[in-house]
Amino acid sequence: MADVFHALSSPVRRQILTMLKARDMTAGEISDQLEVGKSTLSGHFNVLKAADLVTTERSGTTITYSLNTSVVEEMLALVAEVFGKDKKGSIK
Amino acid sequence: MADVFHALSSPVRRQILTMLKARDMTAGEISDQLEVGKSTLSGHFNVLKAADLVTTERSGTTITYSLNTSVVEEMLALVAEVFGKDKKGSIK
DNA sequence: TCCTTATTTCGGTATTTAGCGAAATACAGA
DNA sequence: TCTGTATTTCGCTAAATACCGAAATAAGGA
Repeated sequence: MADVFHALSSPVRRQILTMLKARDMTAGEISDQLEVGKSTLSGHFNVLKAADLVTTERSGTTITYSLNTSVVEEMLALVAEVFGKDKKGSIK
Repeated sequence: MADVFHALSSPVRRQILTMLKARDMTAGEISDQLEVGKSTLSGHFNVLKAADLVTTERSGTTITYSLNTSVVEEMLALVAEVFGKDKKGSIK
C-alpha cells in the first residue's frame, strides 16, 4: 500500500522516524522529546505502523518502537539530496 | 521544502505525475482523463507546483504541465520497489 | 471590440486530520 | 488482589483538505 507517502507527510512523524534512526525508543521516551500529547503521539504511531514503517515490541508495560527497515533512512536521504532541504538533525 | 511528501500523498496527484511521466500534457488533457472537476484539478496543480514537482508553460490559452525532474520517477520507482504495491499504469 | 476556449479563483460544504484531556487497558510487582 | 506505570482508546474541537459549480481571468481570432 502507498500510504507511505501519507505517513511521511507529517513533520512530527518524520521527526519520530529520524529519532528511531538513531536508536530504538519507547513510546514514553519519544513522547518526552516531542511537544505533543501522548494520545496524539499514539495516533501517529498507528499511522506509521499502518504504513509498515515501524515495528513494535512490548516488554512489560513499555512498548519499544523500531524502524522497520533501513529503507526509511534511504528514502529520507534520497529526498534530502534531491530536493535540498532539511539540515541534519532536525526535520522541516 | 519538504512538502514534497504532502504532494505525493494524494492518489490523484500521483496519477497526474505518472501521466506526465509519459509525456507533457495540458491541464485540459489531464482533466479529460481524471474523474475530478477542473477547479479541483487546478488545486492539485498548485500543490505540485508548490512542491516544485512540475513546471508550466503557457502557449496561447493552454498551459502545458511537465515533470520538473526525472527524480519524481526515481522516487516513485524506489518506493514501488521497496514497498511492493502499485501495478504499472495505475497508481492507487 | 466581441466571442470562444482554456484555466484559475472564489465561495461553499463535507471529509479528514491533528490535537487535547479523561477514561480504559495492559502489565508487573507488592 | 490492589497499586502504579505505560500506553492506547474515546469523545470532542479546530484546522486543513478535497471537492463542486459559478464566476473571473487570460489569450487568440473574427
